[in-house]
Amino acid sequence: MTAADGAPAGRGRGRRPGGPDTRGQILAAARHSFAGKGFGATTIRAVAADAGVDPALVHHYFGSKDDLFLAALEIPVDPRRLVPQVFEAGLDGAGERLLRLFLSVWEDPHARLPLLALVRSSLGREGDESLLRQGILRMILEPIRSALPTDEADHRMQLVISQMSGLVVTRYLLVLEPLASMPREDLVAWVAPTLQRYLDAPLPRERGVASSAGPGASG
Amino acid sequence: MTAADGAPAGRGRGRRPGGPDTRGQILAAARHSFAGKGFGATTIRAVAADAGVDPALVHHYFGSKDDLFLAALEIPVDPRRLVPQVFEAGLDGAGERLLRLFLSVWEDPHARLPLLALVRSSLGREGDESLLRQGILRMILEPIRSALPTDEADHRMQLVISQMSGLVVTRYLLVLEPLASMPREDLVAWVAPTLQRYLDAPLPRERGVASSAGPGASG
DNA sequence: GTCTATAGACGGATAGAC
DNA sequence: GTCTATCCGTCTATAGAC
Repeated sequence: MTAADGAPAGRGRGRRPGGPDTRGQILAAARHSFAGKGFGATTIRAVAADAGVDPALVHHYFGSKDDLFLAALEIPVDPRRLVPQVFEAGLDGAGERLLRLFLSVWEDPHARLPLLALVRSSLGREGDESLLRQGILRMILEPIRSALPTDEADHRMQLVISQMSGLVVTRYLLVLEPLASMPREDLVAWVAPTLQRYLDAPLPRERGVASSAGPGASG
Repeated sequence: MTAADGAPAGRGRGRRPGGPDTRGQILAAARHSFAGKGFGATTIRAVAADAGVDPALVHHYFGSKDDLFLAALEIPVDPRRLVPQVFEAGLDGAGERLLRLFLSVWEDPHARLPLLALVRSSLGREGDESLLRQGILRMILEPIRSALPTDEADHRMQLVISQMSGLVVTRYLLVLEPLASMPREDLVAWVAPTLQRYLDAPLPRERGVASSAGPGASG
């Protein structure tokens, strides 16, 4: 939203005589570093070097390192608007629609870098100050939960999140092959049923009373 | 297995007199910090303060910060021995057995802290130097893969990993409630069928050729 | 607008006294 | 074996020259 693009992508080498999109260059470099190394391991100096400018310029444009981080987090999608649409048509097929939304967002480079920056940085630290907790997670969790009918909404929602966050880790963060390169349709075919089951499958058993395995698991 | 155990667990113990378990104190504090804050955010000084000793002592016992980290990673289980056992009895019910093994390891405090340290620190950095990649992941991935019959072993294995790593993130790293407190049996009832499906369900479709959704997903 | 110079803080690591 | 004192490096951030 700020100045994510407008620059011809990539990091142009050489010196820009007048005053081109220096701010955009810095922001792009910052996103790249935050996404790849997290907040702590990212240095203003490295960002500046990567953008081909002086470290002081970074402060000049963005203020503190925290401000730069926040600027780099501008995400071009709003989960609070998109997620409810998934459930508008009912619970039937919602697993697949949710997964498709999830994939379309993460496959978009403009969205992936800020998201990676957020995830990578948040996973590095513990506790309640986590941005991931208060930010995106709430923006995604709440819409899903409010769309679920049963009193088991919390469990179902978080099971869905567990599978999706697992995809984030393996496919986008660790880039495990061949899963990272698996075509979208294949992934949908494999994983959508899982999400759908978490969303609307009957409870395996009254929770808290079973002392042996639930019936859902064979053997 | 340097000196991971031998000490009577908890960090409150130890004789004070001549040569108490100072080394153990330091190691426990280090594990705690690495598990909670990752490698970068952990400082020798903080570890020393937490253990109630001088920073120089840390270096005296463990050398560099890297050495301390490696010492803190001693994990009291060996996946290369345990995972194959899961598949010895055949693929039937392997999903549940694998999940139970996974849970029993992560619910053990002696194992959870080093594992968290490893995961948290590895997720903070990108690229091939990741310890998670070369270490535990390989130790777990390989045994699973070698136990699978089909030529789709890679995909199946990584889908399994995606769900399990999602549990790591939501249950043990972010500690999302109520999932983090969900009884083990409930979790097995919910998630084991997912793993089992990834392990032995027929292929949703020949991969790479489908241009619309696979049959596994409704809608 | 862009860069030089530097202040100020923090953390890893070492030498050596007790 | 344990602690004091200190060196050295890196980083954020600012002030000010061109």
